[in-house]
Amino acid sequence: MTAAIREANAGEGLTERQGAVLEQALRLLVDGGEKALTTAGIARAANCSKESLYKWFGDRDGLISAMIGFQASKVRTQDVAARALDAESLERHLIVFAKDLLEVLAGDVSLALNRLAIGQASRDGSKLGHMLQERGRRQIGRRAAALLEAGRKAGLLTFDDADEAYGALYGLVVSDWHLKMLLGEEAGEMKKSFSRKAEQAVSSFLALYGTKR
Amino acid sequence: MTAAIREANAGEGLTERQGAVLEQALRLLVDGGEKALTTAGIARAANCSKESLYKWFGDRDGLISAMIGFQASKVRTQDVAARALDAESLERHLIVFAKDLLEVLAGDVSLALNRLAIGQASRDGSKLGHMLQERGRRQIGRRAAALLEAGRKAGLLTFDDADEAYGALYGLVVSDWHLKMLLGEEAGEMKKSFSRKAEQAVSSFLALYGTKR
DNA sequence: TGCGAACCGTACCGTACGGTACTGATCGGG
DNA sequence: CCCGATCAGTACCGTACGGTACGGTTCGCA
Repeated sequence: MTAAIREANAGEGLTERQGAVLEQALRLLVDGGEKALTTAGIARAANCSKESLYKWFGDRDGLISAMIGFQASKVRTQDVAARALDAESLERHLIVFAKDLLEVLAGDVSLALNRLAIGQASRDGSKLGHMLQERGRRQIGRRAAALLEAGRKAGLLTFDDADEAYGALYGLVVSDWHLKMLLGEEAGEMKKSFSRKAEQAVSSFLALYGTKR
Repeated sequence: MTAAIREANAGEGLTERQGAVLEQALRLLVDGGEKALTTAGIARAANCSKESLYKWFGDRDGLISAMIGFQASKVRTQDVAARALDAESLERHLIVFAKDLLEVLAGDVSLALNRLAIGQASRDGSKLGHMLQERGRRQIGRRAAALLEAGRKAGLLTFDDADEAYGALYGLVVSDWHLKMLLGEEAGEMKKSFSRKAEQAVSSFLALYGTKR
C-alpha cells in the first residue's frame, strides 16, 4: 500500500526505516542465533514497537523472509565481463571466484541465515530453504556458469554438462567446509587458508576440465 | 550409577528400555523437526514419564546428546579389508564408498540430527556439532582414509596429503547436495541419481589422484 | 492551529515448553 | 507376605514467546 513511498532502498519495497530494522534483526540473529530472534528483542534493538513489526511484515515468518530478501539484495554479485580470456586470466578469474565463494559462505550473516533456514526446514515445508537457494545460491551460480561458458567458448575448457562441471568446481572448492562451519567450527582459523584452498581447487578443476594440460 | 545393569545395548551404557525411548525420540525428530521434540511428546510417544526422562538423561540437552550417541552407535561402518588391490577393485571400492556416503548423508535420521545440531550451533557452543562431527563424520572418514592409504601403498594412487585427497573426493561426491537436502530439497528425486553421481565423482577423483591415466 | 496518520513503549493475553513433585501401580528379593 | 525401588501418569509451576490492544507522542498537511 501507499506505493509512493518506496525509496528504492535496495531493490525491495522497503522504507529505509524498515531496512534499519531488518539490519538490527540480522545482527541479533548473528549474535545470538534463532533463539535470540524474538519479536520483543527485535523491537527493543531497533527502537520500534512490536505493533509496527507486525504491520510491516505481517508475521514472524514474513519478517524472516524479509530478512533473507534484504540480505540477498545487499550482496549483489557483479560478474566481471570476462571476454578475451586466455588460459592465465581464466585461472585468475576462477581463483577469484573460488575465494569469493568461500568468503561468502563463511560470512557470519550467511551462516546465520543458513542455520535459521535449515532449522525451519522441517516445519515450514522448506519455504525459507528455497528462498535462500533461489536468492543466494542462484546468483553466484550464474556468475560461475557465465565464467565456465566463456572458458568453453574460448576453447580453454571442455565439458558437456555445465551443471556437472559447476558441481565439480563447487565441490572441489567447498568440500565439507561449509557444513563444518554451519555446525559451529570456528571459522577464524579456516579463513587464513582460503587462498591456498582456492588455488588448489582451481588447479584440480582445470586438470579435470581444462584443455591445456 | 548401578553399573551392573548396563546391558551392552549398543556400546553405550543404556538399558534397552532407554534405547527404545531414544528410538521414539528420533522418530519424533524425523517426523516433526526440532519443534516436535518436546519432553512431553517424547514421554507420550515412548509411554514413559517425564520424570524418568530427566532421571535417565538429566536434561533436554543430555537427551539430545544421548540420541546422537545412540544413532551413531547403530551406524557402525565396517571397513572392508582392502588388501590385494588392483586398479579395478580400487575403483569398485571407491564407488561403493561414494554411494554409501551419499546414502548416509541422505538418510532422514542423519538429516534430522544435522538440522538439530546446526540449529543449536549458536547457543550451545557447538557442543552437538562437535559430537556429530566426531561420532559420525570421523567414522566414515577413517574408512576413506584407510582405502586411500591402501591405494597409495598399492601404487594406484599418488598424493602427499591424505586429508587433501579425501577432501577432494568428498567434494566431488557430495558437492552441494548435502546442503540442498538440509535446506529441505526433496530427497526422493535425488536418490535415483546417486549411482551415476558416485561413479562420475570417482572417475574424476581417479583422474586427479590415480597413477594409471 | 487543528487533524489524522504513523509510530513508540508497554501492558496484556493465551499458549506451550522445560522441569519438578506427587500418587498409585508393578515387581523382585528377603 | 511385605518392603523398597522403579516407573507411568498427571498435575503443577515459572517462564518466555507470538501476537494484540491501548495510551501518548511526533510530524506532515490542510
